[in-house]
Amino acid sequence: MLDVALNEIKRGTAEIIDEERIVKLLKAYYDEGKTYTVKAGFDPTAPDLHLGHTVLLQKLAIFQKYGGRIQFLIGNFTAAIGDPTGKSATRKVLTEEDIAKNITSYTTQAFKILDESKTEIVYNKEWLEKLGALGMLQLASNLTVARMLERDDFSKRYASQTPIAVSEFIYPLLQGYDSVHLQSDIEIGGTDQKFNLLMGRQLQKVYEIKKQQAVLMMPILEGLDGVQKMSKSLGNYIGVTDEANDMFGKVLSISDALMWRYFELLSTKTLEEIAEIKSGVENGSLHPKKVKEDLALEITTRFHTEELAHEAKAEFEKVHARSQIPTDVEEFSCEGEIWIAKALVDCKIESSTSQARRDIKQGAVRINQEKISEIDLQLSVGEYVLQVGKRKFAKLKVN
RNA sequence: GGUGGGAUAGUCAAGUGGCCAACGACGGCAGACUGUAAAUCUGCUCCCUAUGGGUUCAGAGGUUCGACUCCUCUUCCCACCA
Repeated sequence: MLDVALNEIKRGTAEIIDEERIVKLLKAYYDEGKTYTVKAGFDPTAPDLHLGHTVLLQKLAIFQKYGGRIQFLIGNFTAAIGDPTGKSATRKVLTEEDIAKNITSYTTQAFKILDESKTEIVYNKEWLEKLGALGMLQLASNLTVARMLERDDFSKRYASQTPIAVSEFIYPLLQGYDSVHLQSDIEIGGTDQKFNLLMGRQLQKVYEIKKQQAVLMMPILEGLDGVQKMSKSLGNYIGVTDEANDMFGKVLSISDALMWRYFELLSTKTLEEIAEIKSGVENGSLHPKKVKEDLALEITTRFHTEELAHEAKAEFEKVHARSQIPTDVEEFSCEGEIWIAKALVDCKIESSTSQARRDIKQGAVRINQEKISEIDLQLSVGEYVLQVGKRKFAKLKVN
């Protein structure tokens, strides 16, 4: 029983520090029914969760199955500083209002995956604000600048002459202090958080709370491009709140290599099942596209319904395999004859008339499925389906 | 506080008086090929009903027929010294 739990917990992890501690905690749970706390921090800087976040959330959900109580930490204090992780520039500071709004949408999305009854939402502002200047200084004395600069992103930025704000140095300390205050047993985060996660361990020792958190790191999920990490600002993400059609389409657009990553980190299939599928693809008995469709179905179903997922699949085939016009196309209307380039901009499928001209020249623009090449074309009264490239559609009614 | 270096399109990065809407790379978009995969090849990549016009090279002034390029001030960054 314990092995099953441990295996499930370890699945897909990048690194675990102090695995023994996790084993002990699990044992205490099975033998004495004792629960333990698992901390995970979330920055309320982006209001929408994407699949990258759900990698962590899914792992937390697994802990909930095996006696873990989740400390869902909202970094509403630290958001005012901005975590330097993975950023090449100092982050913008958010207003109170933004943060409050983000938190609400954040948690409702998170509870699509987490068991609310086993989750405690905590805000680090509560205790960090009370820390005071003295407390802050004491905290800061635990760390040397040299040690700080060991951090990969700091040293990179330093080397490339990118500014580093002193406040950014404080960030890992505060995150570590959160673990002291919460007396967390385990903290989980992405591999890019390693420094901060370890800081929690170190500070727990310094502040003598008689335990040091185990650390479990999940790999960073790559975005749709397969190279950079999934993030909203890079625009390579699949959002939890994406429409079923979009979600399905986005999953299907990832590369084959990336698909296996997604299987490992996002699918609920067992590793054995995945290995089987993989060898099936390798020996040619399974078509990779079919496999990817199944993955897309699974993921879409998780955030919508099975029915919607299948509809998305049908829609996808309709549009792409048979190049028909999608069912739901945004509709626009205008008064009087209109120039095609202007029409495309008005329908929001082109960013400027210059861009529209270029695309027309390149044969990327279609009207009612017919490719057009005439830049000066005027649309007279009637209804048209405008299309740019393979995926941008709009209906226009000229009155 | 002192000295020196720097700021160029989404990013990196050329350009040091006219040939600059600005080389190149990456990214992005589109076309061909496909499985809306990858790889590859090709074109495009500031705006404007356009063989032309407009606005750009941190910001504000100035020199000049002409400035991204020279001068002055301002803002921000970096390095060294204190």
